[in-house]
Amino acid sequence: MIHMATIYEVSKLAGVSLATVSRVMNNNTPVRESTRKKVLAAMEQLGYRPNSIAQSLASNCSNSVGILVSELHGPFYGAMLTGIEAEFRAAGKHVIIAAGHSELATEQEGIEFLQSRSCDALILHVEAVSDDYLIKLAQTDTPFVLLNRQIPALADRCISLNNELGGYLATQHLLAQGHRDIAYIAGPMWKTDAKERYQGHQRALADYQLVANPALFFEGDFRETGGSKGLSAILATGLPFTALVCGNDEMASGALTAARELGLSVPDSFSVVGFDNVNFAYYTYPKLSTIDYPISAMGQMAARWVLREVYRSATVEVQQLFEPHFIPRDSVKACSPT
Amino acid sequence: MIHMATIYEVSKLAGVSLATVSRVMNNNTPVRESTRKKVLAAMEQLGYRPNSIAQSLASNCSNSVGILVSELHGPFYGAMLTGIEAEFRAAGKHVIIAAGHSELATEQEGIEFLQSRSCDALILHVEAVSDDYLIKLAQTDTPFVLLNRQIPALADRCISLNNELGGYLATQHLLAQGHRDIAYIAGPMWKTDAKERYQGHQRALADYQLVANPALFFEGDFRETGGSKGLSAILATGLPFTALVCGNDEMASGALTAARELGLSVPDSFSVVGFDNVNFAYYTYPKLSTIDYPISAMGQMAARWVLREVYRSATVEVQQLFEPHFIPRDSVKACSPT
DNA sequence: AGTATAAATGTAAGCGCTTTCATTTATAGC
DNA sequence: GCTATAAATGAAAGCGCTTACATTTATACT
Repeated sequence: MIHMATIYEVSKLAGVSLATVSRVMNNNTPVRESTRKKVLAAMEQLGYRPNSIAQSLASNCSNSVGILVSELHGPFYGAMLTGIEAEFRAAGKHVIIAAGHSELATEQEGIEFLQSRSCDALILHVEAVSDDYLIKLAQTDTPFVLLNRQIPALADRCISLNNELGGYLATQHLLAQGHRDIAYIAGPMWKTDAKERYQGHQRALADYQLVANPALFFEGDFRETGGSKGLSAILATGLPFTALVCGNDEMASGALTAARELGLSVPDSFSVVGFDNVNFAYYTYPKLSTIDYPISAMGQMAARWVLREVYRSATVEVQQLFEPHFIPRDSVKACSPT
Repeated sequence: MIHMATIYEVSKLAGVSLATVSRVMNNNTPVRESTRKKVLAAMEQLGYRPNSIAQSLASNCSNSVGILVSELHGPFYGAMLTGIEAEFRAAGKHVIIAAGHSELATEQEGIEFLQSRSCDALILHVEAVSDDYLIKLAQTDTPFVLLNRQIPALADRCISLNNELGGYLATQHLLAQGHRDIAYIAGPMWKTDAKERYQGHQRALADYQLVANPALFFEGDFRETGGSKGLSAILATGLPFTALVCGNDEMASGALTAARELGLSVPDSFSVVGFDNVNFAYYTYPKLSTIDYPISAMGQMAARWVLREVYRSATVEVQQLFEPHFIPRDSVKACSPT
């Protein structure tokens, strides 16, 4: 065990008080230049490294932020963590992670676990805990910001995607390519995401004086099986359609596989658009046209919220609603409007 | 700011000393049952939550572990983090993350950043820093374990995959399916991974008294482009082959795309095997047969190493070399040996 | 009851740093 | 040179907890 120099040793070597060493280190009070140089030289000679735990205790600021996400794997969460970590790293704050697995008990426990570390703030991507729980949490002494969760009572601390616009863009692209009979496989309609994406789909149709045909609608589960079942159900109606919008990429992938198994060729038989631009969307055959979701930027913005609200360091405006954009790939082909 | 009760307030309410409250809290010294009950009741009444920063300073143990990975996104790192976080969460240790981006300066800075947090240990997945740097780091007071890095001088703290066996399994599967002319697209041969995987390939061939044909070998870059260029180069030789092994899934994906663009059908024209089982491998067309890499279990094992070596808490044997296994999907088809 | 020993508890110092208030030093103006 | 003021620095207390050693209490044995 190599001995770590303390602030006391630096002060003795530099011939100044502890307080002056602290002032030099934190650069928060004027120090005469000649004194500063003596202190810095002593620090360098001793290889001094401040004990951040002692700093945290004395200053009542841990310089760390807890992040609770549903999972640590998957393109969504990877991008989120990347955005968050990079922003905090640049600001010298440490990021502590925990996974909530979208389970009520695990999420709550995870929040408490992070609180127990005296994190200065939390960034939460949680699904299972109730709005009430979060409203109560907002009354405790732990500041937090929510990612991809909308709670009106906590509006100033919610950062999310404009799902309605994403649904609109997905369908609008098909309409602009001449498609008029557009089938839709939705996520679970109790989920706000799924509902808003479908609303955007409806709005795009309305722009063309069209109405969604309920027979060309299937409520899926946001999983691959929802996509394959949805496509089978829609095909079973015997109704014509030239394009399919899926509420997320995983269901789109399921639909692609099902189509292939039924001897249907995408986009020749019908075009497909997904949502999320998860990384596998690029590897499907055909490569999937989809809606991109700037999750890394959203994570970054959550970090900025914390830097602004808790650390008072950011001066930049925090954007709370993010806009998706359309990623054209190979799964859409134009057709003549009927 | 809601007032947090301190250990002093608990001791007063319970009518015992600070030390006794600490003993009850840490359960590390016998305390009479009646005293314990008084203390626990006082804690509950006051909603007492220990200040972990103060605990860390007083005990010289931060109960946190730093993780430096190359990236925070991607299936590889997501699985690793998941394995690590779950193990530490169960043990009550906090996980602090940082990304090194495989850049020398960023990796070193990341290590120092984590050290500056007084982490009790580090788990490092680093590529750019030299063996010498890590050997010197091992002489400092920060214990660390390496994931997917082999340094003989630090053998007891390296956890990695048996790449040679993975390469063997990939090729052995094809040989067992009757393939004899097997092309190989390798990763960069200065990388240990790439070299060992190719060695496994050679060993599998040797089992069948075969020798790898250098004309059916291409050194790629572990990226998609390496796969497509590799296939083109191999096809350009005009030599017959019935199967292709790629050193990783991304190159395999590139080869699949290139084959399709050349009007070649996999596995009808030739079979393909990848390596890594990244999540997109399931979404290619055809679904890719590949070598699975138990990265989550490896992360978990790294965590166990830390728990055993630093916290003295794990009694389980730590496994350092992990074995891959073969994942059969749709990209391989049997053929008659020539 | 007395003695020896074990168990339980208390006292005090300290972990390494921050920050408030007191003191000293430097500077400007007359 | 003297005075007033600003700048710089030091002394001391404290952040909330741990733990070693001292002291007290309880238990077992005679």
